Amino acid sequence: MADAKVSMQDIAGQLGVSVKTVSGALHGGSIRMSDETRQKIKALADELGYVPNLVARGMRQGFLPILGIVADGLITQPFATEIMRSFDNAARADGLSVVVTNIGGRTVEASVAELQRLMPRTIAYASMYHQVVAIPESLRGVISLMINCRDEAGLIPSLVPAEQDAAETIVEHLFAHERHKIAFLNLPGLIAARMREDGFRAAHAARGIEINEAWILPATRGPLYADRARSLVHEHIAALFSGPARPDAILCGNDRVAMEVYGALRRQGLEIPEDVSIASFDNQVEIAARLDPPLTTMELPHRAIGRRAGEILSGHRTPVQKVDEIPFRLVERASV
Amino acid sequence: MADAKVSMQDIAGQLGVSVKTVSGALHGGSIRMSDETRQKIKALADELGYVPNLVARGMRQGFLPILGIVADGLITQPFATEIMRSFDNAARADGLSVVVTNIGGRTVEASVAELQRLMPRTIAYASMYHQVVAIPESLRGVISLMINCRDEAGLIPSLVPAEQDAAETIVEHLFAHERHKIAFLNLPGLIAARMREDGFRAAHAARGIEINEAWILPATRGPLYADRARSLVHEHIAALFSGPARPDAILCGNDRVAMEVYGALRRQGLEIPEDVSIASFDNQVEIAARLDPPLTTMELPHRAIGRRAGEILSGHRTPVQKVDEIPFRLVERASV
DNA sequence: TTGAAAGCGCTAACAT
DNA sequence: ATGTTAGCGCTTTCAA
Repeated sequence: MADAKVSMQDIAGQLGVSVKTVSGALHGGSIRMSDETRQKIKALADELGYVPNLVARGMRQGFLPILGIVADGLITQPFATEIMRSFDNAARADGLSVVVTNIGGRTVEASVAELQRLMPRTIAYASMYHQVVAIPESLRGVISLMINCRDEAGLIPSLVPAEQDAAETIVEHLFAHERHKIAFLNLPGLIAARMREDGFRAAHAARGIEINEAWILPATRGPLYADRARSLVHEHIAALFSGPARPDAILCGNDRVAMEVYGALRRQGLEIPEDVSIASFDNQVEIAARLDPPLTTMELPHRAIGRRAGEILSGHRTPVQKVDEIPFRLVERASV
Repeated sequence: MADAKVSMQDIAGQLGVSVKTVSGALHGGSIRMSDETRQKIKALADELGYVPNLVARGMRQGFLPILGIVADGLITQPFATEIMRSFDNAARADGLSVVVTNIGGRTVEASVAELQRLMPRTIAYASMYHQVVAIPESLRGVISLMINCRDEAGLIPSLVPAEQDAAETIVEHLFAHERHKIAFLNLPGLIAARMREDGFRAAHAARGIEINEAWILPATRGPLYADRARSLVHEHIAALFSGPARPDAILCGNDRVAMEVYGALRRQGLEIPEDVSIASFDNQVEIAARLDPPLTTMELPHRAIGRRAGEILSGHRTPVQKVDEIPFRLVERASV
């Protein structure tokens, strides 16, 4: 490999051909020319360690090999990095770089405008948690994919976790373990929470099992689930196990809630899973695998979402539906 | 704001001046010209919503307003995203975009080469945990900063957490709470672990307190701390509290270890902090704040490292030392 | 103080 | 089948 500064001019000069011929030769088979010339050019390009200048090409074509992501990180949901990691992998497989910009305090428009200055091929919107986002009309044609969220107008293709489906699955799993009296410490206010509640109800209905409405409870106070939100876990657990009708399973809104439930149950002198089964959503491995006993949970499909998004934006895959629901995976551990 | 497609040509044309004049006028005060012309040009540029084409400028200047990061994500340490988040903020304040590429299975050289194709202003190496990295000689002049790690040769400016200092601080904190018999469930094999052990010893030496060597123990089996590593917490705790000489405090290698220690102590019927104080490193808020009782821990300076790195690479700050140690912060909760 | 023109490396339309 | 040429939008000499 020689200097990193070899241009088409150099190759053309050494070979006594024109730049255009070099361009054509290196550009796949679409341009017709003699095989001999093509081989000669390719060989020299290889030898010289020619690397096309992406910026020059970008200026000519009007875009750079970049996928732009507008990320909204309102909530610190670090494990959503899985989305970005697998997205990045998929993109790189196509020679595309990923540029992420956090919205921070700005508007979506401002963030997109900033991104556009680098002339990305496409721009997608990614959210750290499943939500519905209002995308200004002016950006309809600009943002081509919603990752882990949906746009309010429902016009942009979206990739979201199959929340309702996941809830049905985990409830059925509990049923299969002879747990029929399930309390649900849901996350308040989130769209995921509403969809999971639907699934929770659907699974019960499908088996003709009655729900104790008083057992569907918010895990924290306030409209949103945030790190600062005050937890209601301890009081709920105390209440749930104070009367004669006690649940035999607790479904938790996420692994962190489950972690608190573990603590609260211990205080009540209850054993997991002998007295009460625990199940949850997320599979935040740090927590779920290290709890005692390890936690059975529905793994959020972050990796699948990221990979899929990468494939779509690279042009390898067309979004099939406006809203594509990606399934969770049941991770069975010892808490059920 | 008009179309996003206003070029200097347009402005020059409408004003009857040359492109060069426009360029000069918009380019700060360095080029001398009549104030009148300058104002006129600036006004029209504003009115037309002129935005310089970064790619064209980049081609001319040889680099784009991009900071490249080669990230090594060997271990899934999601909360290290704090580094990237604050780095990104600092960079954006200067109109710089951040392009991250994960090394993945590739070599550092390959990753850097890929990054260079986008002509970034500078390239830095970032690690998800504090480690020493062997940087090939050919990249000495290319990688200008090591973030959360050091290069083996010690030639590249580095930003790392002040591990030893942190250990001294937390041990002194325990001393201040009349805890003098401290066991240390350290992370095995990491450079951070060695430095913390040094700090642990130094703090004891400074107060003339003797260390029980048998109480410095690895939290997991194997050379590295990884998610899969088998935990030794339960057996260590059982052993520590089986004899007559019992510790009155346990310092944990990180919050996850602490989480397991909580569980193990509960099994022994011990109360935190009445019987044993617990302290740790990380401040992984998800865990530390939600444990019962909430965990006192030394917060890794990820945010500060990211901000500082951003400032350095933006050119606002020169690294003062080859290895810059950024201090932790003591987060006092209820476990001590 | 301003204008004209060259050129960064590449691609695409037009010629040969 | 290959060469010539004209830009993409900007910065930067060199002239005027």
